[in-house]
Amino acid sequence: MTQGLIADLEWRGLIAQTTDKEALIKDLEAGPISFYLGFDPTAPSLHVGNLVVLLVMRRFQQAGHKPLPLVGGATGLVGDPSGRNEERALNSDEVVAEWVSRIRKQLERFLTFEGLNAAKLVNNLDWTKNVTAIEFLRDIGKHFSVNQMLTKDSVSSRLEGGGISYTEFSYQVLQSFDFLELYRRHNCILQLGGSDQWGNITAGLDLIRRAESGSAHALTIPLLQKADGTKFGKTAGGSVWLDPEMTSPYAFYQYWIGTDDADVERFLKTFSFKSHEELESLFVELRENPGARVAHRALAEELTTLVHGEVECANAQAAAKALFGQGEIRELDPKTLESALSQLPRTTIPRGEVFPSWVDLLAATGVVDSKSAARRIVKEGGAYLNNVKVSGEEFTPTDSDLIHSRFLLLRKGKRDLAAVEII
RNA sequence: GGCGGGUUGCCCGAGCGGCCAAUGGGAGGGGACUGUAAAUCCCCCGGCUCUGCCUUCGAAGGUUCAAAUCCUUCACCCGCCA
Repeated sequence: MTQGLIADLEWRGLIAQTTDKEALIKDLEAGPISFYLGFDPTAPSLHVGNLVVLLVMRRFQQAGHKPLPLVGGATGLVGDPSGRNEERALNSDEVVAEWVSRIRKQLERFLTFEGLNAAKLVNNLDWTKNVTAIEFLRDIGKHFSVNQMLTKDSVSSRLEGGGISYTEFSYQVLQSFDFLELYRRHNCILQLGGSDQWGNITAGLDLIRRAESGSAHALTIPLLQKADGTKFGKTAGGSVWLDPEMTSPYAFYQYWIGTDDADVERFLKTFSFKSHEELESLFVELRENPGARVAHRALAEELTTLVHGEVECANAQAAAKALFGQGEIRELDPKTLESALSQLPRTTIPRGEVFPSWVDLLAATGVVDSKSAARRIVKEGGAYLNNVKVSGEEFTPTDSDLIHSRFLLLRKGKRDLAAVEII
C-alpha cells in the first residue's frame, strides 16, 4: 500500500507542495512514520472543507502510517491569520474547549484507533498551557527571525491590508512549536495541511532543524476550488457541516447531488476511496450520459455513508427519491413518506387549530425568511404545496390538503423543502 | 500628538438637504429550458396589519417644514507628518 501513496495522491490532484519529494517517498517506503494534521476549533463542527485534508490523512493511515490528528485547543485560542484579511474574533476558553471536544469526537469517525498504526489524538493545549511566557520567548522565540516571519504570505498580505495583531502574528510560532513537540514526543516527521498552511509548516521545519538538528517533511493539499469560482462547501444557508444537527444527512446528501458537472470528476478524485478503475468508469459515464447523474449519486452516496453511516445515507436517498420523484406524493405509503419528511425541517400545528394562511405558513416553516419573501415567492410562482404550484396569496390550506391527513409538503423553488405536521 | 480621507443594505460601491428603501455591479432567490448540473433569457432581492405605513445609510445628540446628505461629540479604519 505504501508503494504508490504519493503517486496516488498526485493522480488525485491532492498535492500542492512538498519538501524534497524523493526524500519523503524514501522515508514513507522505509516503514510506518508518524505524521500530523491540525484542526483549529473555530466552530462547533468540522465542515466539508476540512474533509478534504482529513481524508488525505485517512489515505496515509490506510497506507500504514500513524496519524496524529491534532485539535488546536491552544492555537484555536489565538487565531490563524492564514487566508484571512481580517483579524479573527477571539472566542472564550470555555467555548473553545467545548468545540475541541466535539471536533475530537468527529475525527474519531475517519481514522482507526486500533492496530499497529493506531491514530492518536493530540491537543496542543497539553504542551502549551504550562509553558511560561519567559520560557516560550527564550526556548522557542529565540529560534525565530522576525525578518523571516514577516515574509510569510499570511503576515505580509496583512501588513499591506488591514494590519495584524501581535497575537495572530505569533500564530506560526505556536504551530511550529506543535510540530517540534510532536517530533520530540512521537517522532512525527511529516505535517499535512491545506496549501495555505505552507508557511506555518515550513516554519516548523526550521524550528525542528534549529532546536533538534532534526529534519522533517511538509506536504500541502490544494484548496478545493469550484468550477464557478464560488467557495467550496458553502450554500446559501452557510457551511456544509459534518455534524448532523447542523447539516442534516439529507441536506448533506443533496449538497453532493447538486455538484456542478464540471466539478464531479475532481470531487470524486478528492474524496472517493474507490479504485482508479471504478472512478475511471464513472468519469466515462459522466461524459457520455451526464443527465443520468450516476457519478453525482456515487459521490453523494459514498460521502454520506462515510460521514453519517449507511442507515442515514439510505434514509437520505429514500427521501430524495420520494420527494423528487415524479410520482404522486399522495400515493407514497405513509411509512416512506414519514421517513422522507423526517429529513426535512418540520413545523407542527396542533390538530383542530385553524390553518395559517399560505403566506404565513411558508414563513413559519422557514423556507422563506419573512412574510414579504413569502409573498414575493408566491407571486413569482415559486411556491408549491404537495408538489403543486400555488400562486394565490389568498389561499389557505384545509384538511383536504393534508397527505394521509397529517402532513403538508411545502416547497420553494426546485429543491427547498419543508414539512408541516398536524399533531 | 497634528493634518487630511473614510465608515451606506449579504459584499463592493454611487448618492452629498426634498424626486431615497436609496443608482450600478457581484452574490443570492424565483420562473422558462434541461438533468435536483452549467450556460442563456425574463423577473425579484429591508420589514409589515402592503395602492399605505414602519425601520435602515458607524453611534449619540442637534439644525431644518424636511437629513444618508448640514453641525457637534464619540468610536473605529486608512493615509501623510511628528
